[in-house]
Amino acid sequence: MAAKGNGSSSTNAKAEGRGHGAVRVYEALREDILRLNIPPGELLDEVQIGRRFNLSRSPVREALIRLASEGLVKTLPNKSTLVAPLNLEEFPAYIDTLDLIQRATTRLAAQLRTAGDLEQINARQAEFEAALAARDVLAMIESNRNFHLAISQAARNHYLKEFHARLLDEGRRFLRLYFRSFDDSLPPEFRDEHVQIIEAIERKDADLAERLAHEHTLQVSDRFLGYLATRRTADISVSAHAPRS
Amino acid sequence: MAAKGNGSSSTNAKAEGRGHGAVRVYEALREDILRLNIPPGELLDEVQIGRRFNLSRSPVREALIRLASEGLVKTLPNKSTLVAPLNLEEFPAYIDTLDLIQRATTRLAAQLRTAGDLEQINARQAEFEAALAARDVLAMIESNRNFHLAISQAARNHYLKEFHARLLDEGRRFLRLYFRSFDDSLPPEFRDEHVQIIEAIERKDADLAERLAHEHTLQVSDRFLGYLATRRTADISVSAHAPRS
DNA sequence: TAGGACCATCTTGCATTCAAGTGTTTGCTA
DNA sequence: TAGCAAACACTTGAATGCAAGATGGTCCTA
Repeated sequence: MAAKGNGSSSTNAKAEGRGHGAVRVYEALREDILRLNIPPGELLDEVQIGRRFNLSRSPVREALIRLASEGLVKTLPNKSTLVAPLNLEEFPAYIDTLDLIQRATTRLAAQLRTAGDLEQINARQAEFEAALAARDVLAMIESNRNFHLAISQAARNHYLKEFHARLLDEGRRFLRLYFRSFDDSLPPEFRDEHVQIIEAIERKDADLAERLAHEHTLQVSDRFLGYLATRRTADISVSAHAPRS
Repeated sequence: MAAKGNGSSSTNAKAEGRGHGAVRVYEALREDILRLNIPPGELLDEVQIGRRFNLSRSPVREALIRLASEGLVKTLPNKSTLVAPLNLEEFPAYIDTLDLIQRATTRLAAQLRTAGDLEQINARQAEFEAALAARDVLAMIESNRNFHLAISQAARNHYLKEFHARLLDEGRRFLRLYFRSFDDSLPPEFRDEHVQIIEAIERKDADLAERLAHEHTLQVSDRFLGYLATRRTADISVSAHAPRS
């Protein structure tokens, strides 16, 4: 789950034998896309990617097909394939869905969690807080995802967990966009909300856990929508050419 | 959406030019898997499939990768790839999830449906009833899926709809298994439940629509679980070799 | 006869080659 | 010079070639 080393360097080729080529490309491209290292809309050339990984087009194609099937890239027939744009106009639908799923998984987790689940959840939260302390935005975003996914794991529902993972990954791009706009300075009170959720799950208080998850999701949503709503040119006069004092 | 002709014949080759090879294989295999024409666990050989479609391994590989990414086939590294087994032990989790999603989409549909949506939903229901009348189990299963997906369309949430489609398709295999066990004889009272849901959506009664969707899902689940619970050897005596009168 | 090592074969993973669209550029014409 | 068309370059879709890992069988040995 961690940063897997260099992130987007050219990888010193044929480590790990046969069968791992396509996986390597897939995982590297996936991370690059979700971290916005490759911007949405960017064209992806098969041979160019192949050169980057010292591979032929075949494994690159396999990786792109898998990414396309996940919706992370769009492929234009007989033309190029490009990184899927992140649709801000679909953000409300996204949050609606994430809220629904997260309420469900958090509630189920409160009902079904084992001691081992709690251990995992706390471990992910520790990583999250470490990332916060280190002011490492990328690590924070990833450990936030892993925290909620650990809760999903405790919910003991394969289908929900898989869908939840999809949504959380999609959310990584939104979060990255959000924090990048603030020059990667870090947020205020993320930590406490997580801690409260953990306590509710630990006490097996399903109603409370669901409510906290709901409020947490809305908090994140509100911050992001607030960011989208900031009008940065509002104090610039367009009639006078000299800036307002 | 409809049966697209032959379904699983060898397809008279190079109709439709470049770019459609992989799609053809993908769609054909997908239908064959969801209709249980290819049983779960079956090994899929790339060259063999290639022969069936008059194609080389490349497009076949692409189709298999996409199917694997959807979870319809599992690929064993350096070995073969096989049709994903349908996990009956995960059926409760499946129904839990389907119920949640279907309650959400049906409620949203009741709130947001347009006249056009209603038209679509009614059209799908008409196809469903036609399949019932024709005693065509396969068509019934598919139009049932399309009926619920039309409701999902009216819910105006891309994420929910996509996930809903995934779940409904997975359900096709369960339903096929169910009806096949009864030699494709057809069910009793499917029709009325659909009609009631449509009425609730038409009247924009969100609470009622959600409740009906919930009950409908539970009905289907109960029937399937009842089928799984039937013990067909219970009346066979194992101590006496002659059958009980 | 049981067990294991070696060998043949098969299937996949990747590389390479060929062919078919797409977009661009250049040159010709009005 | 504007407009159109033909040729070219480029990228993808598909076919083929090649090597590595896996499976199954056979033969040898204890």
